[in-house]
Amino acid sequence: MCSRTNPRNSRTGRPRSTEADTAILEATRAALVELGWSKLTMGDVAGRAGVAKTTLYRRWANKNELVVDAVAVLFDELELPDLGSLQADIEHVVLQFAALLERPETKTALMAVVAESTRDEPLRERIRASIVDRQKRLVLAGRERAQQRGELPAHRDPVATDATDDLIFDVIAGAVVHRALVSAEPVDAPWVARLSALLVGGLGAAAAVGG
Amino acid sequence: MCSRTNPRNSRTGRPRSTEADTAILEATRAALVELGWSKLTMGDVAGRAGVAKTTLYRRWANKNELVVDAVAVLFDELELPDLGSLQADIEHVVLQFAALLERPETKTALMAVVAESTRDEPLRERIRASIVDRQKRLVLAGRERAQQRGELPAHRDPVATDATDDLIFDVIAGAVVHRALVSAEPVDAPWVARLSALLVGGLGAAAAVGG
DNA sequence: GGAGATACGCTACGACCTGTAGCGAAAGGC
DNA sequence: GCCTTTCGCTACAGGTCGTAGCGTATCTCC
Repeated sequence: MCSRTNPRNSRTGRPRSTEADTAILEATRAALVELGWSKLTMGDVAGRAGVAKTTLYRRWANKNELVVDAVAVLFDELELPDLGSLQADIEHVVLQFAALLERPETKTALMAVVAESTRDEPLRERIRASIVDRQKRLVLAGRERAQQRGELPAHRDPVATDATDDLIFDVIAGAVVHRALVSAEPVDAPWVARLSALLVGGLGAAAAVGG
Repeated sequence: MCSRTNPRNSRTGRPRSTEADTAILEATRAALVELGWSKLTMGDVAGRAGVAKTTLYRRWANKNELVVDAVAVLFDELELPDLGSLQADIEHVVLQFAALLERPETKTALMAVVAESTRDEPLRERIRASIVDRQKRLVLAGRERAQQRGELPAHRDPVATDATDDLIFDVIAGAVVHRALVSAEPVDAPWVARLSALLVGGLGAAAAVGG
């Protein structure tokens, strides 16, 4: 796994305790809920997990990487059921994402680790691999499904298709995060309906002129 | 100003040094560029500014509020010149915003203070007043200008108009931030053209069906 | 020109967090 | 059983936070 500092794949010696792994990640989420990002300390997490502080440092180099791993699993919940139309699919996944951002552990941690990643390339890569890519797959799946339904034209230029996928991803994820954390307003059904209508309309207009 | 802890509006006693104010804010930006958010310390800033550490604490309660004030002035640069069309206006302001986010001091600080604000209501209010509202005005101005040109229908329902303004703001600001800081890809002219085309198309489609 | 009030620089301090080192004991593979 | 690695524990140096206390400087009001 990418979650832990590589123990050299050694087949010899005492193996790492998986109970400790899960206890630490669980304790990290609990500490995030209770203390928030800035007041969370490694010593506190160790205490909650019933583990020595040195055990944490054997697995994660610092607080940033620990928190990324602790939060990443929550993004496994995101799914994209087929609801029959592009707009319905978008609304559903946005509401899911919003519910995730409402949780105090993600709310306080997500922006913080992204902020740290602006000066920490390995951390950025870790975030991309364990969180961002997991979301991006939903955009790809939604677009392909819409094409199969005929809601969007079949792609001709794969480069343009990739660019549009990237754009839609940044727009959706960015808008939801900004609404929830910066504007601090609810990501509720009416707002989501407006957002998805804007996107579907914009994509339709672009397709009409041959984008 | 909202930038400093209120000295009780006292007309008596030695007044606070405005040179110290500007020196501190300037030192804070320099420290952000050089050290980034997480390694920036109050003592370091004080040293750079040629000021005692206690002088910082007389003005700002903590690092968060100091950094917000230090970065806020950069957002004064944002302007909305009339370029003749809604799409051109959007593209111009987005590129301005992107250039601001490219600066290392905003890049490292903006997400960090927003993350802190999820657990600090006064800080959120400070961010809203000194940064967010300053950006939001541009959306209002751009929408009104587009209505005067006839690119968008004159508003009938003011509630719906406000909701659309909020939506567009979160979409634009969120998408740019997400592209720049999470996806870590360049906010360049081609991308901005795609974004603004999506928005203009979406707004047009919404207007066509009577939103 | 005092008197009062406030800001300033400086030093010192306790409390806390970080990340590492060293120890003996535990738990696996060969 | 031997080797290797992890475990919990303790201790530690280094750094930061935020405050207190001091004497000095600067401004307003009388």
